[in-house]
Amino acid sequence: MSETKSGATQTPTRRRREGPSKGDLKKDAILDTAWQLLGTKPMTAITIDELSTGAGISRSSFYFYFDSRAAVIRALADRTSVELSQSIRTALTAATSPHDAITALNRTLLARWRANGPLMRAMDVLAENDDELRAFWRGVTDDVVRAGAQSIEDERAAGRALPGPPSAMDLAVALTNMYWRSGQQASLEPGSEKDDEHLIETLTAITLRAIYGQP
Amino acid sequence: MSETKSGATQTPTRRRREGPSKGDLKKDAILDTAWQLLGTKPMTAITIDELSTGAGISRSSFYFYFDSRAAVIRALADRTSVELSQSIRTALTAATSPHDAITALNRTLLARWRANGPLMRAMDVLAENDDELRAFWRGVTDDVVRAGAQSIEDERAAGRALPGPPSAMDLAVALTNMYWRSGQQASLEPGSEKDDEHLIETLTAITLRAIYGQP
DNA sequence: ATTTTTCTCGACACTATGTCTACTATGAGG
DNA sequence: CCTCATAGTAGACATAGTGTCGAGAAAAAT
Repeated sequence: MSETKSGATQTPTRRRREGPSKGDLKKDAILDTAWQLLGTKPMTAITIDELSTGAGISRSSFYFYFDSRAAVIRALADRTSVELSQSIRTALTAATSPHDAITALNRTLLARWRANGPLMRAMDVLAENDDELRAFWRGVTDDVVRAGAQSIEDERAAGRALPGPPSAMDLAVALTNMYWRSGQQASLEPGSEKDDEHLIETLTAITLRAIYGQP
Repeated sequence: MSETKSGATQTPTRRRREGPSKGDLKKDAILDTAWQLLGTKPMTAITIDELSTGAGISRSSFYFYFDSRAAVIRALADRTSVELSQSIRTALTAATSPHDAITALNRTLLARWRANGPLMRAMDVLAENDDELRAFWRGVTDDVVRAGAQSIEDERAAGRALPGPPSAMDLAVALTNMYWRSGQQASLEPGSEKDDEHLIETLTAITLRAIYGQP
């Protein structure tokens, strides 16, 4: 609660030129504080005051770094959306069968909800107001959807999946919505690892049936 | 914007005894104002001031009727959750085949999202903070889930549906999540009637495959 | 060493929430 | 018709948060 400054990214070599400026460190400190607070309370309950004192600066100095609280969330989201896309991509390429791929995808998504739940929920809420954030968020989910639709089309072309309608795209959108809400709900409660695996199995089973019919 | 008072529920016979008291009318006027404003802006952007002037009372008088803005939403939700349960029940009993039932359910849900989208989204956001609201909301969705799980179990008992796993309950929860998010997303954009029917068909197709395998 | 850019903070103006207190209608019982 | 309890009303106040401005300190570049 009182780890004032420099809880940010590390500077191993001591004050080299070209290293992150003092301001960059403060910016990171704000982000870290926000991240930490998001674990304890919902986004809307976090004040600029908490953010700034957490980062060891005055409230008005905060505005040197960010325009608003929403901007902080956006910056935080930038950080994690890359991780998300990345981990999905690797999960999918490692899989050998459709069943594996879908299980891996769901495991990854759920892990992301568990790790970043408060942030992702905050983004969803803010997106209703903030146009820029909505567009950004949209881009992230579209990636997932597009990848899914492509896989379904491949499977259909190979004659393994049931033909449409629904189109591969519609299927991918709806299933992603299912994953989304399921993950969001899961992130609101503690939930044991066993529960999570159970959920993953359920989502995978539904997905397989939706794409292939009964196994 | 300036229809000060008595935009509330009508009092056809003029000031009869046992009729709603003046205060009840004002309370309704607040609710109506809130409802109206929810159509134009997100819940969090509505101020007590707008609510009270919309109802033709002073800001401080507002607090005679409601404790907070969240209380207004809760009251509004009470109104509509009854409609929701009701319309789902009638939609399901009128159906003759599973396909009909699922289509009807989805049509009803989507219609509710279109009619009450801003309110339902507001509830979802507030539920993260407000315990009472969360419990209430939970109760509403549980109704839908339970009804769905029961239907699936009946179909399995009759040998028509694919057996589990996933259990009927798990299936119902996950599919409801899909409907939920799909409806929520739809309510954020205009969307033609044709788009809605298309979405309903997609959701129905997935549901049928998830329960029965291919048709 | 000085100039420029980065960073800092106190002071201010503004908006919103919620409480408290005293006042004014309203209407039921005498 | 009075009269008095209660429902309803609003102004003043206390509090909390947001965001802006301008004066200046600290750091970096020249």
